[in-house]
Amino acid sequence: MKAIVNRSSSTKERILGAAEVLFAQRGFEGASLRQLTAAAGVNLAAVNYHFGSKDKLVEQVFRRRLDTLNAQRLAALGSARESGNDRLEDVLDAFIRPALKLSHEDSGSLFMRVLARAFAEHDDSLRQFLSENYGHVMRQFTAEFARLLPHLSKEELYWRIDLVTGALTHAMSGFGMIQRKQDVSEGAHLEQTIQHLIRFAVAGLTHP
Amino acid sequence: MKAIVNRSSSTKERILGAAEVLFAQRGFEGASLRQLTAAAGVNLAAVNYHFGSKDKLVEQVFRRRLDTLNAQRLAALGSARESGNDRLEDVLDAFIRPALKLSHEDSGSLFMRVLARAFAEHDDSLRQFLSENYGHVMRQFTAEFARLLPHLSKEELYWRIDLVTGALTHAMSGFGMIQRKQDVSEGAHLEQTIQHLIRFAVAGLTHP
DNA sequence: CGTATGCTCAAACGATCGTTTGAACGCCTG
DNA sequence: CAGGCGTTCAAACGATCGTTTGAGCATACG
Repeated sequence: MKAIVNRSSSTKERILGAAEVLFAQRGFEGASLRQLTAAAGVNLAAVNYHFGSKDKLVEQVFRRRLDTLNAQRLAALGSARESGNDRLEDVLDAFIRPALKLSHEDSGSLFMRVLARAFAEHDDSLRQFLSENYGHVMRQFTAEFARLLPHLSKEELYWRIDLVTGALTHAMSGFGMIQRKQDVSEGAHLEQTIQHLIRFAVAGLTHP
Repeated sequence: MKAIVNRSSSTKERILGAAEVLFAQRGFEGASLRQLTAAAGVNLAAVNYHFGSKDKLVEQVFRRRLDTLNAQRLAALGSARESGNDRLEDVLDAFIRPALKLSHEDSGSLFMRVLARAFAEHDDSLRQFLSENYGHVMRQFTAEFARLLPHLSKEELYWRIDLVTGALTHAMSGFGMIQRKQDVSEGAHLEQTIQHLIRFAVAGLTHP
């Protein structure tokens, strides 16, 4: 039978947390399991025991954040359509707000850097994993953009979406611009940043 | 005395070429010197003989492309100002055109992927190298943008420039969108792409 | 109590990493 | 021809990599 109290959850979580930090700092290949387990305060063998391999650990680092992130995105998109608030700004809000909220959490900004790395790396297995598990989210948003921008050709639309996502990924990976200002509350700054990114994205998508 | 015919240039060039390919594919840490020298058809020790270390090789991979790229950018910016064509579109053209021309060369597109990797990696030594050697270029263009967009606050301007450069870097690193179409000539497609990126950047910089 | 079970641990595995070494080669110069 | 020089080469260096092993520990269950 299984143990009633699964003590391994603590170890697993500490590994995932340390992995997120080190992957953001040194990359997937640059961060070794010895650095990682030392930072997490666990034994070296714990990674292979709990995750099977380093590659599986990388997948879990993505899953832990992207499962909820993309679920929130789709939920926000759905409720926007349902309530009739489905202008371009609303669709972009549904896409941007969950990611920006995540990047303002405890170590969520580090994950955005990990995500930016994954975009830059043209590693096929990683891209395949992301496409298989989260491709439908991007597809749904793309369809929504196509509906709201019917005058754009398919090629034109894809290109603009590509440029906008590039800008957002770049910005949210924490290049210093999206930092809390001292004289405004965290909630107010988050709202300012969201409106900022939405206006930029709208301009990039709708320009003549 | 020195050898009249420097035969080592062939070896050095082959190493630099192979390094560009493998760094783009597997990253700086992921590409080993053994893979690299095997692909270049040279001996393993040749890298340390000609470049001193792997890190120095990485620097030279950047230097070989960025020296001419940024020189072209500054030259284009200078001649634009000189001839009076210094609207926002012209400044952006001076910034984008040399990079896009490079990305259409033999293996130039691979270098743009290497560059995108460098942006994603928050490695301090690499960022310091790029800032020390090519920071003045970005500073000069930023000053030009500030002159042409005087109604924007400093913070606002930096943010927009950050988003635009993120979009351009992302797009030019070859995510499939900027590919030659079959039914247009290379020169025409290059011109279309440039105008495309410029219009996007103008929209992102000037939106109200 | 005895014994599975889940987990942690130190130690070692073979492989591969960047780098160094010293001999050998080809070529120019005096 | 002799000697020096720039370059290439196979081989080895110590370090570090991801992974595996088997003993040890604690807890839950018959």
